[in-house]
Amino acid sequence: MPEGHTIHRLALDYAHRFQGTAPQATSPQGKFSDAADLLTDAELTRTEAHGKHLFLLFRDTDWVHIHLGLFGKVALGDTPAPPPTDTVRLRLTNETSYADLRGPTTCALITPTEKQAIHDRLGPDPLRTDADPATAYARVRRSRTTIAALLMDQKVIAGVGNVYRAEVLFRHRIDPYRPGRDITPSEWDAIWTDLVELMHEGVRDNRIDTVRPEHTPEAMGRPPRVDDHGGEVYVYRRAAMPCHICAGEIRTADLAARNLFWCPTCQRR
DNA sequence: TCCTTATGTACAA
DNA sequence: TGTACCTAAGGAC
Repeated sequence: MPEGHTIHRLALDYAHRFQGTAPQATSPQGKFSDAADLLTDAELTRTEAHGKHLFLLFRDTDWVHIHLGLFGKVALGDTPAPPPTDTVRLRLTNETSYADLRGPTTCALITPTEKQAIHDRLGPDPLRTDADPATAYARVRRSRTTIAALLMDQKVIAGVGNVYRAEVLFRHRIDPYRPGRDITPSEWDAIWTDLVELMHEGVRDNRIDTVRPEHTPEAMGRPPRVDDHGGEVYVYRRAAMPCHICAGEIRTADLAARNLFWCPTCQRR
């Protein structure tokens, strides 16, 4: 589930299991073999996340930049590690833990300069303490692009993906097609504050839950839900299903090559 | 066993 | 706007 909360959770998990140790690094799949040879037996000194980008620091000098993309996954666990399969791009193992990285868009050794360039092209991340929501709003308020597209633009705000995008707009009853310039300061404030809270919960629980207690099926006197992606949500992947609040049909449409979900009744212009 | 789909991004035209 | 890339799960046969 690679939205920002997943990456921040991974930064914590890698740190918890490997920081201060010198893991073995291997690349059974082969594409990271040279770098793995350089890193093996080097101390993992720090981890960091910005949006959907994960950074692992080895021997205080070598940064590994990981981006999971759409398919990437990390399997973490206690030793002994299972036999590595040939899709594992990077395996770390120490005395107690293993971490298998599969299917990332990016897994590369980078310089501090290259790392800084990545930070520079990312917008503020609701999960980072250094984030300034005003920077994001400055871009939103002067854009004719829809708020749905802006929330997915990592230059505007980092870490929000298709699920948080759909859910936060529903929670604030905002039509996804509204232009950014029509989002008021108080609306942006509410969106940002909500994302900070929702995404922190996402890190804690390692899943996305967005449904308020008063809107659960039990509270609404409706049959239990069938959401199949691990969390409780209002609209994401619920096309043609009844809205939890108004019981109207959730709609879906293509927006910038991604699936958008919203309730046309609850989310008015 | 094949086909579709997915919580993402970069690059070409 | 379209296409390529990385993987695995689920459903249709």
